[in-house]
Amino acid sequence: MVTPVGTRQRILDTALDSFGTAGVAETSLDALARSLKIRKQSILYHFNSKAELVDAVVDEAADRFIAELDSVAGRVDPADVWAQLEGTVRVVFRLAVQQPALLGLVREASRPGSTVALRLSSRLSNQIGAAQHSLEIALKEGRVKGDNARLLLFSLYSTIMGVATEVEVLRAMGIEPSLRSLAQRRQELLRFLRVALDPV
Amino acid sequence: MVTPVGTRQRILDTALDSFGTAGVAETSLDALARSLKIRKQSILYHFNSKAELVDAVVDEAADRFIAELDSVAGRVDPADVWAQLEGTVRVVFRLAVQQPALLGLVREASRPGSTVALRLSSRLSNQIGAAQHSLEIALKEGRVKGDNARLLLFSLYSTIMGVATEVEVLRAMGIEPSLRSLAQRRQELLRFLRVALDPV
DNA sequence: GGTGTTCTCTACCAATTGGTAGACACACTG
DNA sequence: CAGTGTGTCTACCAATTGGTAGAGAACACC
Repeated sequence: MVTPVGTRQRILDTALDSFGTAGVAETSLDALARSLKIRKQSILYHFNSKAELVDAVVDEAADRFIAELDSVAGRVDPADVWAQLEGTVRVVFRLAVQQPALLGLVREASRPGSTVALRLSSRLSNQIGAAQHSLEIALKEGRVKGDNARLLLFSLYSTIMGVATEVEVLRAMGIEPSLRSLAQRRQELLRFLRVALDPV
Repeated sequence: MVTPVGTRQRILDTALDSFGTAGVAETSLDALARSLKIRKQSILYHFNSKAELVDAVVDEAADRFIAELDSVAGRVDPADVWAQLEGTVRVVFRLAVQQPALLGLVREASRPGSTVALRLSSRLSNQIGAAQHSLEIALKEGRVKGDNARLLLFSLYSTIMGVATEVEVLRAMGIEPSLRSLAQRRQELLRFLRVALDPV
């Protein structure tokens, strides 16, 4: 029983791919339609405008991302910050391999004033809040080194996201991205974070 | 004695601003000319094509960035990795305030397959090499914690660059970017990095 | 068989894109 | 003064952009 993938979903998938790798501005509806082997007008039937398509793509990407993050939160003891962090790193790196466009879209959002940014951040506010909260408690109980939970979380985010997605910088440093190097990167990242947080 | 700024330089400056904040694809020659109060054809007189303009802008940005980095390297004991790192962080954060577009362009480069990326990285290869080298020595002598100098440098880059430039993420976390919050961010970043590196 | 809904298509459209050709103004130099 | 670059302009251009209007196919339901 093969489930036929509807046109709408195919558009969303291909658009996420293109938006996340090439960029939103660099992706024209014509080019998108071409790679889907349909007409542009069919895209505009399902999504009234490009802006609407972008919103839909971002929403879906956010949903997937949230689901991944929540699956970590569900599996691991909420009080165990280190386990949370390790699980999150694992998820992010898996996404970097399996769905790089998803992380690419998150990066696209970081451009100042981007519409993507607002939409993504409002969707992720719960996850951000939860992470911040458990980090605060861990700080208070001395299970983690640091002063400011928010800023610490921000540093952690920057480090993880950067190491997982800054492929071009890596290349500039003479490391050709590959599965093996990615695993190694993750390992070194986890070591780095452990040292930075562990109060022992 | 006022040095009159030539049209060519004015174009470069304005283009860097726009490329670094809005993005290259989002910046049309017409819009650029409009904000310079000249005609697009004058831009195309000084730079034969948009691609050529982009290259020139990237080259100049790289020059400035390199000059800043080198000024740190010149002031500080090359063997003192921590002083090097602190100086670099200081420079990056100053640039984040004074010339955000410059860092924005560096971020623009990180998009996979970007032409900006190749051009920037080849310009910065000396600085990368030097940083990697002194990190290797520090690792060997046990003055810094870690296994792999390259990957450690990559983690450091991701953290610093992210904390300095990911303004939208910061906003998503409920921190309105301001001069004061930037200084605080830098302080927390330096603490974070110190703990992550210091073998004591 | 008729009728409405859902979907994809062809045929356009105005605006914007990067880019060309050439006229005109200006300064400097013989 | 003639002539020669240098720089900015007006006037176009073909291609591409996001988007509209409406025809027609496919399908369900009655």
